[in-house]
Amino acid sequence: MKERLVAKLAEIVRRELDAVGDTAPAPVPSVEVPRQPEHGDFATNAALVLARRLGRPPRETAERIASALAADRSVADRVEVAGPGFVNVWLAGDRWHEVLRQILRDGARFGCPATPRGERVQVEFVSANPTGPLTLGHGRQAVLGDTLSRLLEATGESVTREFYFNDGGRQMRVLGESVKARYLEQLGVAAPPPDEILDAPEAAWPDEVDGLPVAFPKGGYLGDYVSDIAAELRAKHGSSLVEEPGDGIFRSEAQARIFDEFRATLAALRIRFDVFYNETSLYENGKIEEALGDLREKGLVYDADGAVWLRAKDLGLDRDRVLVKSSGEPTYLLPDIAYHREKFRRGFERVIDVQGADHIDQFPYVRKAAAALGCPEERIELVMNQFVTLTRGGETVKQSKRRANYVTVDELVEEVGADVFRFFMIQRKADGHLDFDVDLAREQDWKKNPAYYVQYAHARTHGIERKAREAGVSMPSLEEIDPARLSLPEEIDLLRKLREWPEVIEHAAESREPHHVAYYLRELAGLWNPYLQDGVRHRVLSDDPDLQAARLGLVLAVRTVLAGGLDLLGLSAPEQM
RNA sequence: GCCCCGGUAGCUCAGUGGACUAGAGCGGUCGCCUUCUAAGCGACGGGUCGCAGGUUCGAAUCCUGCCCGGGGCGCCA
Repeated sequence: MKERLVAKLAEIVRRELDAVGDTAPAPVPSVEVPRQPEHGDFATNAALVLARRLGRPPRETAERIASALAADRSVADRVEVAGPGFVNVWLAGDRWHEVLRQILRDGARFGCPATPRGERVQVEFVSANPTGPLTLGHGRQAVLGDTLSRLLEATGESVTREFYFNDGGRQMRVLGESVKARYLEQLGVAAPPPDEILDAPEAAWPDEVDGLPVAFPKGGYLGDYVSDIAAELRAKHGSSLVEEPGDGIFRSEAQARIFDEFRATLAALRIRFDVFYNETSLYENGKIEEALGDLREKGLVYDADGAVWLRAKDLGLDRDRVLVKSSGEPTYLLPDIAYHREKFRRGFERVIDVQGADHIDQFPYVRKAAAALGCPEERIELVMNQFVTLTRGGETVKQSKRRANYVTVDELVEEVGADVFRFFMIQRKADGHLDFDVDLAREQDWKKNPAYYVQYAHARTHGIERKAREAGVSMPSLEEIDPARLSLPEEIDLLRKLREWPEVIEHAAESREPHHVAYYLRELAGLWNPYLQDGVRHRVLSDDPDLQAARLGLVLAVRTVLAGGLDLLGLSAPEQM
C-alpha cells in the first residue's frame, strides 16, 4: 500500500526535476498518515519540497502530482490537493482492509521487517558496581536497555545484553573496608563514626570514640546491607577474621552477595544478561597494557606530574585526561577504552552504551580514544537516560545516596509489580527526567493506571473469545473473514491504528526511543476499550454470522498487536484480569 | 565560567519543519448501569508551546541570544 505510493512518488519527483534539467539528488517527500481522516489515508508534501527546485508555485506542482497519482488506480483511489500544496490520497475501500488479513497471516511477526539486517549488536546497560542495592536510576536503565534490546531483536538484529562491572577499583576496596569496620563494631572492638559527621564528607574524622578506634572509612558505604553482610560473616566465622584485610574476604563476600542480589532484582524484572564482563579480566589478559601501549605508539599519550595523560585535545575534545594516576593505578578511563576495543574484537558490529546522565561526560573520551585505536566511531552509540524522582502523595520522596537512604528497585518492584514498574520506566523519553508517580502506579483501577489499561485491553480480547465459545462460536479462520464488513468509523479508526504498528516499531528501534511503543499501545487500547464498551451500537457477538466473523477477526488482530507490543515492553499479556 | 538534557493544559508528559480546532493521561465540572468484566462510557472546561529576534511559502519543531530547572566539568566510577 504505502510502499507503492512511496515508489510512485519518487518516480514522479524525479521526472519533474528532470523536466527542468535538475539532475541533483531528489528530495524525499514525506508520506504520512494524517491526524485528521479528512486529509486522506496518506498525505504527502512532495509539491512543497519541490516548489523551490522547480521555481513554480507548490499548488501548481501539486496538481500535476495529483493527476499523475490519480492515473494509477493501484496506488490511489481518490486524490485531492489541499492547503498550501499537500496531496491527499485515499485508498480504494477494499484495500483498506488489507491490514487485517496481513496481521492474521503474519501473527506475531506482524510489524517486524521482512528482511532483517542481522547486525551483531551489543547493548551494554546497568553496569553498576556491586557496592549496594540498585537505585531507581539503575532500574530505569535496566528497563530501557532491555526494552531497546527487545526492539532491536524485533527488527532483526542479533543482540547481546552485557553488564560490565568494575570489580577492581577503589570502590570495591572501600566496600570491603566498610564491611570489615561494621564487623569490628559488632564485635565491640571498634566504634562507629559519630552520626553527626556523616553528612560532612570533609569533616574531621575522630581516631577513636569512647576509647575504641574508629575503623569505618571516610566515604564508606553506610547502608544497612553492609551491616547485614558483616553480621553474616560474624555468624559464620566468629571473631576469627579480625586480622583479615578489608580487601580480602570482606570484600569478596560483599561483592558476591550484592551481585547475587543484582541478578535476583533483574530477574524479577524479567531481565537476563548474556554476558557479565569483569574489568579485572582486562588486566589479567594484558588488554589494559596493550591499549596504553598502542595509544602511546600513536603519540596520544604523555607523562606529566607523575601521571600518564591522554592527549584528548588532539582528538578534538575539551581537555586532556589522566589514564594512569601518579599512584600507578589506572583511572576508569583506560579500562573503558580497552573494553570498548575488545567489544569490536569480539565481533560486535555495533555497540550501544546505555548510561546515566552522570556518566555522559565520559563518553566522548572513550569513543574518540577507541576510534583512535581503530574502532568505527559511528558504531559506538550512546543512549543517555536522566534521573528518576519519586512522587508519593503529591510530594517528591527525598533520597540520599550518601546516607544510603534511598528507595531500591527491589522495594518499588515489590510495591507496584514488575509490569507496572517496567511500563512506568519506559513510558517517558529516556533523555528527559522521569517522575515516577507511585500513587498512580499503585492504582488498581485499570482505567487510571496506564499499564493495566493496556493489559486489560488485551485481556478483553480473550474475554470475548470466552464469551463466543460459551455460545458455541469458534474463532474464524482467515478464509472465513470478510474485512469489508468492518465499516463503522470506530472500526476504520482501529484498522488505521493497527496499520501504524510496523512504523512505530521501526521508528522506535532506529531512534533508540522505546517510549514510542508505550504511547502507541496506550492509543490503541484507547480506541479498543471504548469500542468494546459500546455494546448497543455494535456488538462483536451478533446474529449476523458474517459480521460476527469479521469482528472476531478484528479481535484477533487487535490481540496480536497488543500482545506483540506488551512483549516488546517486557510486560505480561494476561488473558484475564 | 564551560558542556549536556529539559522548559508544551492545574499536574505528569507526547509531538521536534507542515495545513482547519497543538494532542494524551491524571485531576476538575456535567451527564449516563448502554456492555462482550461499571475495574465502564460520553461531554465540557482548560495552553502567549520559557522569552526575544532570525531563516522559511509555512516554526512548538531549525538558527542566534537570553531566562529558569536538573546533571556534569576529579590523578572518583
